[in-house]
Amino acid sequence: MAIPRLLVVDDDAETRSMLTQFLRQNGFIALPCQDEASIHQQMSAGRVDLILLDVMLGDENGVEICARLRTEQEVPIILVSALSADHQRMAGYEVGADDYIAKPFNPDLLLARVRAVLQRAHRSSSLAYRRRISTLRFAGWTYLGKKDEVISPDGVQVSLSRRETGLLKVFLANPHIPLTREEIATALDVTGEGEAQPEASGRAIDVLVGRLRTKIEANPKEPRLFRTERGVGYVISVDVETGEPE
Amino acid sequence: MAIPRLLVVDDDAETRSMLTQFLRQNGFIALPCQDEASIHQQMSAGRVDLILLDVMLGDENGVEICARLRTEQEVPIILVSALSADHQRMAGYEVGADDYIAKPFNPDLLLARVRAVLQRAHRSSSLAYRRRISTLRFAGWTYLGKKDEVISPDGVQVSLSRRETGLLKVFLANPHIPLTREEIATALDVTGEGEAQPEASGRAIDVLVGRLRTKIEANPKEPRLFRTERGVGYVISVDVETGEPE
DNA sequence: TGCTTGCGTAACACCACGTAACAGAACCGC
DNA sequence: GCGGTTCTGTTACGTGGTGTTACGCAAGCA
Repeated sequence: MAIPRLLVVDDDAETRSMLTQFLRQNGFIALPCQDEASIHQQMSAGRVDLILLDVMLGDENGVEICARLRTEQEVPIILVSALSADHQRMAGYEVGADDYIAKPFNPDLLLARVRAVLQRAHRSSSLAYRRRISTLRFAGWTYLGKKDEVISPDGVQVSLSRRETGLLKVFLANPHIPLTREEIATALDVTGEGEAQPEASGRAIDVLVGRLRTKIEANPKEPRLFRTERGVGYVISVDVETGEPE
Repeated sequence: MAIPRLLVVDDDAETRSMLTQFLRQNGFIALPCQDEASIHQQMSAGRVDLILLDVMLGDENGVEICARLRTEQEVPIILVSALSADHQRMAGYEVGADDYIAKPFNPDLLLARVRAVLQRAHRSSSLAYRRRISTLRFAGWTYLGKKDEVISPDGVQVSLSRRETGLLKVFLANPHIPLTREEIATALDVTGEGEAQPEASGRAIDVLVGRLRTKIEANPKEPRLFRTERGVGYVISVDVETGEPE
């Protein structure tokens, strides 16, 4: 499972950036949206795993948007609202929201619900979800989600450990974006692809990257896929779809 | 503890079969019923763990049925209705429904509630759960409750020990849910399928899982049914009814 | 050129898990 | 009760994955 990508839909700029930042600090990829149009734009631009949808969107209505989205897509939705009255709550469920949370909310509660919904979605729609992930191609490599194995451009099968798989997914979910070691570590933990704590002390990530390189870089001494950004961290530096070097 | 058996009570044949199928796909045993008479019939024929009861049942009234059932039996009930008005909701709770869900509902939400109610019921009354199971099917295997024997997909009969049987039941009752060793141990003791204490010290569960694997995994070295969650415990990871790998 | 800082990685240590082997308990037919 | 069989927890060892440490090298800078 790659890093979950969330849309944060709110018409209030301040709330939006606050939420986005908070989610990012907790290992998610959070993309701000301000209206229904931008939701559709984001969803056609890339994968979206969960939508945090404000009920009061200026003159738009979150519940209606939710209902419309649900008729088209299977993406999980959490409705966010200042109105916690029961009829509102029920209205949320009826249109197919996966959960409903009232503002102001406890940050931990929000995180817990986001994770719960993601997990449920991951489990139940394994079909739709897995299909997307089950095979993935990058730079001539093929990643088989099922058994944590990748196939090299020349057809050799390489099996990755869990942590290595997790790292690969983190990179693939963030093409061209330099990631610090800390970001990588928390992402690995959030997505549950490994069980270690983000101990900022050691050089675990360095070693991990090294191991991944030895497994899937043609020439590990001269890495082309996983590049080092000196003083920053690491980047995956090919176009994930086509494999073109950038 | 076995696979939960649910009654799906709805007068609309289409809804009934849709719901039944969905629940079966998610690891439950779902039995369709169309009226109060068939409820009683099913309940006298075998164990019933939960009733999903439609509020509008033609000329019968789900709420009244719920109230009647509650005076006789302890079986948990979830009321299902297209009417989400608050007073209806309350009417449901007052007659002792364990939960209330409005149509059309989110499938995941339904599953979550069903599991929650089952878990609550399981905790509070272990008695009702002690009854025996006759036959059970999972992933092509058939489990014969009587003699603690299972029959493999290719017809070979394998006999399980008591402890192994208990473990199998624990797994079957918790599809897709990772169980810690401690949870497994206490579950084994609660269900009386074994008499040992949950000594957290040893590695009894590991060995037990290993033994079950050698008996009913096609390839015990690469377990597909009983997967290890490193640092957590074990999960049964196939769709219990159909045997589809997840 | 020499110093400093950051990175790569080999070697090591540790931990979780799988499992073979063993020993005691329970069971069973006599 | 008795001898054998089966069941089951414990122990011990092997294996693989992962973080840590230490050392050497490369990059950047004065």
